Amino acid sequence: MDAFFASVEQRCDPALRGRPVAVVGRSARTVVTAASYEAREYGVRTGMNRYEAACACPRLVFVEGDNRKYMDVSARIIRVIEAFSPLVEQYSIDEAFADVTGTEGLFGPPRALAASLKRRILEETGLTCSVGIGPNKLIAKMASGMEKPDGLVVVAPESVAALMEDLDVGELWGIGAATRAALATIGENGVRTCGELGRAHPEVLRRRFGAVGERLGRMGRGQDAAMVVPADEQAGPKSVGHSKTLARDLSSKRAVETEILKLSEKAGARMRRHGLAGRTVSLTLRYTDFHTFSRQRTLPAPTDDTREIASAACAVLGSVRLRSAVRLVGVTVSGITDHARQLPLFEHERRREDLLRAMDSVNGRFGDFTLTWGSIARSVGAPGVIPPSWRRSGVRRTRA
DNA sequence: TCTGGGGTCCTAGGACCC
DNA sequence: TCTGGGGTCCTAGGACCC
Repeated sequence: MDAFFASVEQRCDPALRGRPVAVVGRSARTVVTAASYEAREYGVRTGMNRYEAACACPRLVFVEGDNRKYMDVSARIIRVIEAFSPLVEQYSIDEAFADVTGTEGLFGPPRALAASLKRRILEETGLTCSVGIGPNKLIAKMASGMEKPDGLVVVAPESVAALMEDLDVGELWGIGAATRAALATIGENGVRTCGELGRAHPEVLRRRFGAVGERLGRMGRGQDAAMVVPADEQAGPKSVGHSKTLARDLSSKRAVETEILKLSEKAGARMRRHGLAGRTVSLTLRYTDFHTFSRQRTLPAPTDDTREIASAACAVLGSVRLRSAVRLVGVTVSGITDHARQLPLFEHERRREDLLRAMDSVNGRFGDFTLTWGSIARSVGAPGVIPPSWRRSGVRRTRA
């Protein structure tokens, strides 16, 4: 989609159309999560803080984002795409891949299919999107970005080589600033274009970049063997976590512990809702100077219990000497296992599960933190999450 | 009135085991 | 009389994506 959150807001509120709009979060320390094309003309970009964005564009209109709204629109768009192919992989809240191999009899050649798809999405949502068509996901993804907004680019297999030849390696999906800089130091002149990358010696790339290096050369040649994997064939999540940049930095461990309990409850509740449990609890801290680090602890058995998660994270906190005030706290549970959790054996375990179930049920009906732990009751505030909730069920399903 | 929040995959070193 | 070789699990950190 084009400037997705901002476009949704402009669609909902005609007064915003034609004006520079930045979608932001609720807290004071928020950043721009989407900028309308009018705002981009002034240099407003995703990731800027409010102050930077306002400096770039004094007339900028800030709109508080509404994740639920974006997820609803996203789900409607995916349903439209699924009418064109059974093989649709939602990649993010506003992107999807569709394998349209063999649909020509129904929808005509790819360009015609893409035109129909764009029209249907516009009818359904009032929003424009940009479609890229290529022989694989890598090329299709790049093609989709070449004519934004409202683009439609078809890259035929025979034109891939010419397209890649002078393209900056940084344009490739999967090559970021670090890899781009490292590539520039290879050989005498450095590797800067996809053409050069495609001709680089595979062994040099492998030695320098390891597993990634084994794919780099093929990426430079525009080759990609990845399949389009629909949601019902995808593996379940490997970690579930929450983090929070605090309204103001905290210096005391007691105050950080309160945040840990809140984050643990959010992570635990989400895991319980989806029948997940994990063994490794990690605590992430970010200091005032932005130095960020994490420490983790692996438990004997998987858990989805708020208190077990929180006590593990607090134990980790206990082993850290705080070097300065803390601006961000994060709690993540990983090591998530597929098999169902062991049934409670003892009476106290049953009672604990009953309690959590009752709390989840109340909170599911009346909102997060309606019923919660006394130690965090006075300091709630729990906006909904985006990823991976754009997966319609909140997590990916596995085919049984 | 300085810089969000959700993830994935990979690496390297150490502990531990046979 | 000083150092093999296979493996797994755990931890911390980095790169990358939207």
